[in-house]
Amino acid sequence: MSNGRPVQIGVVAERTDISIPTLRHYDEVGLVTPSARSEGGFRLYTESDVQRILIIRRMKPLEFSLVEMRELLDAVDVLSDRSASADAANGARAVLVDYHTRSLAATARLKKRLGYAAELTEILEQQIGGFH
Amino acid sequence: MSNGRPVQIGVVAERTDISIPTLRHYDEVGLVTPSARSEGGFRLYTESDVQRILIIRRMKPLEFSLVEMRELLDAVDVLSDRSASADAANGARAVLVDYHTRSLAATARLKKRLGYAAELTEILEQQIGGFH
DNA sequence: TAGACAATTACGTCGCGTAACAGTCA
DNA sequence: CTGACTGTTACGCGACGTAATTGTCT
Repeated sequence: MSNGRPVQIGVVAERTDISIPTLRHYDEVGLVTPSARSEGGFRLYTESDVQRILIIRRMKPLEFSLVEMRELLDAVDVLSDRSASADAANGARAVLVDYHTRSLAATARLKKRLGYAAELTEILEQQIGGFH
Repeated sequence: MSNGRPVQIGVVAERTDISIPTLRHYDEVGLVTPSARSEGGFRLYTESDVQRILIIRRMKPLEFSLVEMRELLDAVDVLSDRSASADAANGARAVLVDYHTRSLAATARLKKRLGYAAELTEILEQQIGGFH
């Protein structure tokens, strides 16, 4: 399908809203390794590299660690790999089920915090308007 | 009004859902200094100390730094201090107006992230159910 | 007195941000 | 040859968590 040429880190940063230092960090720790490098050493990200990054962006709000993100991404990779063994696929699915549960929990926490945030906003409004 | 005796750090941690190391850290950096200490040096938090901590808990989700939290708390203190000068009160109100604006922005970011989180959950459901 | 709780000091962690300097080139 | 972009290395930081040890006491 849509398969543009690999892009440099700056383009990725803009498209994913993730900073360049962060992308380099992800490469360092092996979370997202760009599929290629230019002759001179520039990181070149393919479309599927970018997809990985977008999954990360979705995980970030739920406060998974980079290690956890890697685990989830690896499981996704296994599932989309037709040449994987049935055992591997089952293991991967179990991992994803686990992460799904944890995602729900994390989402609940997020909503709770959103509630706290709303309280703060309200308190500030009272304080501001309180002494006109 | 309700004015229980000062409580130790463990009680505060339980009531505010903020860890003991974190509370000690807040003391260290001068964000929440318990109003008293026991003879032997135990931190003793009054009700108003706890109220300060609860405001912090509301700010945390919005990702304000500890320095920013202190600035906001100081402004709140000025406003609730009847002996403050009119100038001081106006300055404090300006600060709070600023934080109110920033709270709205931060809340918007939070909601955006909640959206990302929902996307992740959905993706996981697809992956899990995709190969039954 | 024992046990639960707390204090301090010091060091570690995680996830980047920030120079500083050199090399690349869509 | 310039300028925009990127690379690496190294250090720093915020906000705690985690021992280890000692002291306190609702």
